[in-house]
Amino acid sequence: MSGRLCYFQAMRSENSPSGRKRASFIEEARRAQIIESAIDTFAELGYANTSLARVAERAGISKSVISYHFAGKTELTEQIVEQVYSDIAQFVLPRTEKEATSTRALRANIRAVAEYMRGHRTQLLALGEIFNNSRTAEGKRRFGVAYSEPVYEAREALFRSGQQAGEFRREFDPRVMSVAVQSAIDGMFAYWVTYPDHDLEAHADDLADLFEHATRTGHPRGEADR
Amino acid sequence: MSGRLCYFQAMRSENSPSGRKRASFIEEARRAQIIESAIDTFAELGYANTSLARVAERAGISKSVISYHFAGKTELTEQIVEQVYSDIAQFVLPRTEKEATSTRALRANIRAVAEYMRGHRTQLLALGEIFNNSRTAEGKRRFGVAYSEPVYEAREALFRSGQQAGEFRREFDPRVMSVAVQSAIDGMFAYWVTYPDHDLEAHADDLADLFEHATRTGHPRGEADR
Amino acid sequence: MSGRLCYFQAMRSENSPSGRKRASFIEEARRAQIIESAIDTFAELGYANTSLARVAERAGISKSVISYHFAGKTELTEQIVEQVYSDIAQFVLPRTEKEATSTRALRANIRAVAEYMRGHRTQLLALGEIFNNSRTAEGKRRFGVAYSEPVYEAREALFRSGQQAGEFRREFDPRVMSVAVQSAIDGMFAYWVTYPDHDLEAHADDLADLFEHATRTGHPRGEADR
Amino acid sequence: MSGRLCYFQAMRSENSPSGRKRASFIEEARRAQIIESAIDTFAELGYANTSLARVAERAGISKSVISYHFAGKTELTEQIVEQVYSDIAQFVLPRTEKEATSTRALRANIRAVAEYMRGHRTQLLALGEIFNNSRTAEGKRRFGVAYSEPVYEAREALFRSGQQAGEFRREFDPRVMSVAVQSAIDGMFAYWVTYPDHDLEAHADDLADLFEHATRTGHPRGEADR
DNA sequence: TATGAATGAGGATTCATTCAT
DNA sequence: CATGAATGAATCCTCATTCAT
Repeated sequence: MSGRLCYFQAMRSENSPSGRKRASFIEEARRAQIIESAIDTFAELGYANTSLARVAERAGISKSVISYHFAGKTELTEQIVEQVYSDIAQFVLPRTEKEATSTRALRANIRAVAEYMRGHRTQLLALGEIFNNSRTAEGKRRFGVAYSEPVYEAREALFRSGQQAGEFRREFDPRVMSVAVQSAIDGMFAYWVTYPDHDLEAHADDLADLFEHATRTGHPRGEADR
Repeated sequence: MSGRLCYFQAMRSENSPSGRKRASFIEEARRAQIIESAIDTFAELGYANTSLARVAERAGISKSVISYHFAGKTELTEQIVEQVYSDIAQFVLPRTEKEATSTRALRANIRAVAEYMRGHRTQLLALGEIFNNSRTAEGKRRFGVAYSEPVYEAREALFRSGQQAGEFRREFDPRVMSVAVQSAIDGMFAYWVTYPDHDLEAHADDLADLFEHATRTGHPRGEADR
Repeated sequence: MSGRLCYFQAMRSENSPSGRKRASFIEEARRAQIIESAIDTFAELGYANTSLARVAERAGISKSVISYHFAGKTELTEQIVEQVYSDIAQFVLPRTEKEATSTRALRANIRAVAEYMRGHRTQLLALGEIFNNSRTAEGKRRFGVAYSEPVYEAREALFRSGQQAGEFRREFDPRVMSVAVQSAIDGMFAYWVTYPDHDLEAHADDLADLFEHATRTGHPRGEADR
Repeated sequence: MSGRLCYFQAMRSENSPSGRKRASFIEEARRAQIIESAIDTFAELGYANTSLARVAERAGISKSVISYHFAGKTELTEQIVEQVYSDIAQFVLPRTEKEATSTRALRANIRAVAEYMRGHRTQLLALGEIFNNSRTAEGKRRFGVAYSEPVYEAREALFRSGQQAGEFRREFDPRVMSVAVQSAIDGMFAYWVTYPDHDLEAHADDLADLFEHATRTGHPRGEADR
């Protein structure tokens, strides 16, 4: 997930066909098959070892079928990102937004993401590979800042409103806290991937506690020291 | 830094020549030059776009010089990891260990890492690229669990002793907290890389506060709810 | 135009349907549309960069429409040549043949071609691309000698009759002069294509003068020298 | 030769190594071998059918040897152009410049080119293929105007000085005459390529006569008519 | 008539590595 | 110690063509 998971933003485009022309049933099926195959390959072999040839091989189709359905490797990866994004957003957002307080929303959000992870390990692994590695010809990251900002801003808003409501202490920077939450979630995922028997749910709850303690009003002893 | 930053472990090997035969002065100079050039290339272009040809070009030497001094791309990356590791450990560990309480040690640790980051951005970027991408021929991660465990164990020990000393609340899983800290640090680095004007020191202090609140004894209101 | 422009020969086939079976209206419309699109593509992108895909794209139709209406790329290019040829002949021949003397006929011919050029730049560019580049599978030129000879023969006849009539000096080889005229016309076209503001009409008149001087009776001073 | 043969300009760079770093003997030998093989392939199969694979095959070497010695297909073609140019210039220029009068210089020039042709058919065929077809990624001709102008200018100067000296009639546009001469030479080459038994020397002499008549002072009968 | 889908062959290029010098 | 030369495998991509619908 790579610290740049942006399910908030993705919400917007989930229902629009994003500029693509109407596609036939068989077209969509093939595209889905290829995307799935690509996701599996990215997840298993890593970005650098994922070639279109290997994706085709896994899908049991000819290399050029991919070229026929996608303009190139770039479009394929973009489609993967788009799809995974809207998928996450559709799952996480409703579960987050129904909560009344900021504290509860934060906990619900962390839990929802963890729940999603369990069912979409491969998808998220692939997304991470793409985010970390996809670059333009000039060497710049293809999925850069633009993809991170909306998530940070959404969480920032959550923390800010919690601070204004008096739920959260005012000393922390909402942006920093936002980055920390995202990082902790990413870290949880990476840890679970490494140790598949790890209890994801318990981890998520611990994380929720952690950030509840970290954000709630009250002064830690150490704060005066520095 | 990729969530698998293992400066604790590296400590062990920092003084031992790690199995390499004694090398001449010129040999070492060349190796250092190549490693530096490779680090720069990994950091700037990313793992997939870093070829030995590009490393050689940047170093102003012939491709085969690299082949002469390193068994292959694999050995080169291993050497980079080894070097960066011992470098980090040498900086961070003393600053962490001199603290008396667990709370202070945690804060010192976070601060030390942040301080190190500022002076070694490129190094750490390269390390991250390698960790995230270097794979064996079969597709398995080359720098996997073995490299992460020691860090987690070291931090776990820190939290456990803090809990036993009554400094930290007992409800959290030391391993989870350990993973969270590491993730937050990694996230801080990634954020700073994206926004170079970001105040790293302030971020580190916020992080220290965050985990102080998260670990100190005391019950958040929400904890009863779940 | 490529030095092999054969409007004389084409005359013959302009009214015969050249072996094609009677086609429906819609069939002819499609073929015309595709040919036009192909001409534009050849002219703009050059032979090597003109693929059926690009032609189809420009025409706003599917690739396979082309395959349906033409046996292959080869037939398409042949059709283009055939069409452009009969088009040129229809324009140039009447304007040439109505002249009484060889001298006037030559001038009229050059002028007519230049006039045609102005209105059919793209057509002629495409023709040149095809002539210069279309080859059989074995690498032989597809539009070779057979397409050049009739032009040379026609012009040769013009020069020969001029010589017999005493209009032209007898020292030059009619075939060489014929080739030179064709080359000069081709060169005029190429020059105008490069410099679109070039005065085509003035160029044509200069060319007519040039060949009038070159062919009329009388001995240049230098001729004795060699 | 494609109407863009620029041996005048090439003169300038014939002795300078044109920015390439000093190359070893074996390097130069390989490059020469590859260039020769490429020239043969271009000449025989045409531009579109000349792939690096075929060039390598003809040279009896591996494809990647070409990639090793040349940055790409583009550099290879550029090197061919550069070499053929300087070769032509070295042959034609001295033979042209030693003549005292413009009339004689023109004749000498035409003869020299024809003489060169006989010994370098393949070279010139390849050059023509490249000139007519090599394009940039955007579809623009790679060897465009810049390569034609110097030739035209040089010949233009010759005609102009002949006009000022009273050798040539003043009515013709030196630029048009210059283009015509170049076209006639190109046409002669193309004709000879098609009919290898054609008498090149006689053709050249006829051409020299032709342009002597065309340029010398005196008024053709027809000129008043238009 | 028309076309969406598929495909194998071939295109240029990059790569890590080997080897002789 | 250094490197120029070479190479085969693998990269993505484009192509003309075929076929079932």
